[in-house]
Amino acid sequence: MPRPRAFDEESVLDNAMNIFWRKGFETTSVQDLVEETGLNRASMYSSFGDKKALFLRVLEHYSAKISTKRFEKLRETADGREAIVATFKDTTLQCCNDGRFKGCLMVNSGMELAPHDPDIAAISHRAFRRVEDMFANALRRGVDAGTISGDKNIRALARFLAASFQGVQLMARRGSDPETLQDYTETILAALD
Amino acid sequence: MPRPRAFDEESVLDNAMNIFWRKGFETTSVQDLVEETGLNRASMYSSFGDKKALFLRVLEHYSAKISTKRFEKLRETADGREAIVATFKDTTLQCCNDGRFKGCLMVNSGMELAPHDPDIAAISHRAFRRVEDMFANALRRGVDAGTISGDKNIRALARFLAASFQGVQLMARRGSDPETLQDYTETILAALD
DNA sequence: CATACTCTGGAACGGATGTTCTATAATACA
DNA sequence: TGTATTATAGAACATCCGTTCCAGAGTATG
Repeated sequence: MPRPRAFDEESVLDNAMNIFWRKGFETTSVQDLVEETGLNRASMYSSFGDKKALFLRVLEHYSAKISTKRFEKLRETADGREAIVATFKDTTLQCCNDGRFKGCLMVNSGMELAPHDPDIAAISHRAFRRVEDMFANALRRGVDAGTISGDKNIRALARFLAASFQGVQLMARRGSDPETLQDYTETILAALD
Repeated sequence: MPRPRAFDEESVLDNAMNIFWRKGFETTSVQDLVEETGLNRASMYSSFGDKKALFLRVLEHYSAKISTKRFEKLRETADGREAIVATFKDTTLQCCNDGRFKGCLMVNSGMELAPHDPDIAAISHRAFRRVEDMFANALRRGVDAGTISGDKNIRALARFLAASFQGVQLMARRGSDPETLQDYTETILAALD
């Protein structure tokens, strides 16, 4: 019976994600969202709730679409060491070529909101933990394959890699020059030796 | 002739710094600043210009007061290796005990504003470079003292340390748990071996 | 074709934003 | 002591914020 929606939820989330990613939560106005998504104010509120609810949906969307893809090789490359190296190199290269200083939406949001917003703090914490676990798995695969020394503290090294991965994206958002980023990444990866 | 000021500029900057540090630039309102500093609106505008001008003064103040102190040991401890280790351990401990997730004002501001504000991007970039240079100096002292191996790439290692130092403060602001932070710091410092 | 229902466009809401203005208070020098 | 000069207090400004409301558009079913 009802009038069908004139918008595609996926593409609305894509567009909303891009503004939030570029500008951050507070600086992005509902007006910005309306203009960028093409969606009407009323439709936005009836379909997604308020601004924060939309933002939470965007974070899920980011995890599912961007983050999942960014860690694809980390999860799937058979040799753990190769998986880790490729993940860092790909992201570093991507950050350099981006040129728009977006960094990582999850990192940005954690920095901006976690101190004041327990919901975001929890999401951000879980996201970090997921990444940490992915690195830990890759490290174990590396140890099994013999490309990573067996006497490493896997958990500590995984935490280091996860934190350093965030560090790379912090540097990218701040607009770091490529040489600095490359020096940084190479030294991070030296921890695998 | 004129009526003397009823406020102390130093303490106004201290208070303003603390709000900006906690809340970030955009989220801090002029009302917040008026309440926290005790300074009148008109006095604020006549003495410091607008909100952004005050923020720039606060960043200088932060560099001179907080940042300088934070890197005191890094600059002054004779043995470079000891200087670096102490700097990381002190800051990590301080971050854990803070409990208010403030992180580093310079890092926070760079993340929030650098992509959209060239002034902040430049300030943030210079600040990073200064830290990088301090680490490089410490590394050279360590090499001279024989506590750091001579075949290291000093510049790359300094960049790694400076970036990782930011990483620690990123983690702190996000509210990372102490064990993760400690694992992270210890693995960073292993790069000195 | 009529009805029921949801979506859409845009105006409207109260409140908060950064900034400026005006009137008054307070001092140092003539 | 009177005057010049600046600081202060607080009202006032236009603008933007997130959110809500209402009138009308559009379609699947009866």
